[in-house]
Amino acid sequence: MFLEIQNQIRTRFCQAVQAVFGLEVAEPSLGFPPNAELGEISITSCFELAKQLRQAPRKIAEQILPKLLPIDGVDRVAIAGGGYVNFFLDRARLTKGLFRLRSGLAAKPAESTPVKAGKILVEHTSINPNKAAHIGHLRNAVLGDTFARLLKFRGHPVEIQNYIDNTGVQVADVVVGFARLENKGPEAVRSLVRDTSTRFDYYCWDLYARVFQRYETDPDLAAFRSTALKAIEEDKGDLAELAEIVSSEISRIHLETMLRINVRYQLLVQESEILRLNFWKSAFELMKEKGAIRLEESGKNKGCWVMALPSPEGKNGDPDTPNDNEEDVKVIVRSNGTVTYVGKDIAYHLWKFGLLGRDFGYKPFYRYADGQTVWRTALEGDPDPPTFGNANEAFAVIDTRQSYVQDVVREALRALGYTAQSDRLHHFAYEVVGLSPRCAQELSLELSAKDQERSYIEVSGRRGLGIKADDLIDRLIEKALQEVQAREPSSDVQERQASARMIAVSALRYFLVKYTRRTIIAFDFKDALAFEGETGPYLQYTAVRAMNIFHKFNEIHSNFEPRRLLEAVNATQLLSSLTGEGGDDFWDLVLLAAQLEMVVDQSIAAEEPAILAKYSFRFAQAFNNFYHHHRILQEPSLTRQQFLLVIVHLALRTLEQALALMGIEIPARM
RNA sequence: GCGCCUGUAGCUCAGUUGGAUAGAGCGGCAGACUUCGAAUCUGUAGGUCGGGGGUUCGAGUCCCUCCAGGCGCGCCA
Repeated sequence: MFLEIQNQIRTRFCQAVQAVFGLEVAEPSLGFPPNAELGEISITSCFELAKQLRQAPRKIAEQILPKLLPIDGVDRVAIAGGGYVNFFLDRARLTKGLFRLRSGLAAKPAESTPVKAGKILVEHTSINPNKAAHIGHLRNAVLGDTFARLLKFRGHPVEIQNYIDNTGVQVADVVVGFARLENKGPEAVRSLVRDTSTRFDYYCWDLYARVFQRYETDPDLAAFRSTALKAIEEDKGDLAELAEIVSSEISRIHLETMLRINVRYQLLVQESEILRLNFWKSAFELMKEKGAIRLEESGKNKGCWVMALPSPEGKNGDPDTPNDNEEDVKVIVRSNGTVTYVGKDIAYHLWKFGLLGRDFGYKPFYRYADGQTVWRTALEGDPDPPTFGNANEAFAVIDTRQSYVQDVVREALRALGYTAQSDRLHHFAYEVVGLSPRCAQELSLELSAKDQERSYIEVSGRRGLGIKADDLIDRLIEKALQEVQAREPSSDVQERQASARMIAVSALRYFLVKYTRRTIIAFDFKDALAFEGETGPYLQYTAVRAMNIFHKFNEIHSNFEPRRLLEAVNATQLLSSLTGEGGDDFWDLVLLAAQLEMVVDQSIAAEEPAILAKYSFRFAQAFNNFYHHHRILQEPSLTRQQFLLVIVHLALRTLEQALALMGIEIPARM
């Protein structure tokens, strides 16, 4: 709706400038006037054209003006201030069209859905499978999941992957713990997994921290770590078996933790398969063949295969510093012949784009209650799995500290000649979640004087310092349940629990998505447990209010159908309600509702789910304001009431959509 | 040393590719429940947008510089 009008305005403006001045101009960017009295869409290009045309901006606007209309959905156009060109939309028409769109009565306009260029792959979560997930992992998962939902909403085919580093040191550390600190073999650990009285992921959380303490005092144990790592990589013996048990079980638990907050996956890609299916070998051959890497024959990297990185910028003549003799290089293969982490990541990303000429085997790993299967890579897979990979574009949700490594991966693709794919590989970088000093103290952590002055304390799995995801979710549900019980003590237990879960999830997800990616979140229970103000529950409550109006109305008018509301409101009534006394308030709400698709596009383009979150909140505020000013069920005029119900329905459907995009469900009652 | 990021109200943060009067939540103060439930709404106080220069019709936004803070820069993952 809104997008189509914007597109038309842009092209029409170009045509008008061409017709009047014979000038080719780029499509103008559109702005929004500060209030509805000035219109809904503005163009500021006349200011820029002023210099080129040597005329006053306002004069330019005056000449173009007659050529701008008619445009479908635009009522009139006017000049304001020194040369703003402002468009006024046809309120009744837009409202009607939007109502039909949101009610599913009209198909989505073709122009508004982007061309399907191919599959978009979103990799997120990617937690080391050696211990329970913590809040930082939740931020990753929520960002990735929300972003994937945005892409799907705009018509892109999306594949969600979760990378499992099951052969790395982190798993090895826990294996060391079981083998040496606890003298447990595969059988003992298996029975620990089966033991329902202890949480395996929590057990590993503590064990991992204990192992790290021991490393500091016990050099033998530190040496054993390398032994374990080697055994795991080579898939030999009890240690490898232990690693397999640990990583599989922890992966499964992570899936269930994430499922609690409505996050799902399609494929788990394991590092073990990247190693054992010789993915790296293929990538290595490719890189050698294309000259992307070279063997160092001298210097500190002697015997390593390295990749040269383009130096940031040639230094301008400083005679004292020796001129960049040491170029920036990154070791890809160690002198002992083993591949580094980056090398494996390069192989993985080549596969993502279908550039490796190899594929994994796949086996079902997990089944959600609705029957959807999560697949996992395997040496020998099922005969007929779904197709994975072969993406046109890929997003990797990874925290900002790994920016350098991600740059190297992109650079490798470029060095191999895959510049287009390199450009379509996006590092979706976000800042970490730390603990506020107060929160750290609540967890009875000792803080140095310097720590107390900092705005946040870094979490550390090695020290067992952090907040486990499931603990936080449990705490949120508990608090939500208290709130629910305080409000509707009569409703049944199951519904109360279901509501509490939805409310807790929405509080958590909104909390994690409302901050922009580059903001460090200093986690604090007070903020995260808040249900008032700019929070998920506020948004849910808004939707519940709107639904209540229909519930009540339905009690009086038994065969009432919201979708048919518009039939009772004729065009002139619609127009006069939207433009007459107090009409601007309704119109502001409708206009905001019409911008959902535009906001989603902005969110995608900026890779910033917070844009949608902020929009949803603003929209909920606008609706609550409307709600407060109109007693809809008491409205004496029938036609007026019908009109108000049209607005409510429109707003509700828009809000439902926005919340669904953030993975937030709406309880029946609150 | 090199690279990246951040600095906006008491606190936590928004601020669309440079646009019209710099916003929100929390906290403070003052108000609004005869139920479409107040998990709400209204009003109010609070700002040298880190400092300085520049670009232009116009700068919180772009450029330079300085200050303060964070992160990264391994044959670790």
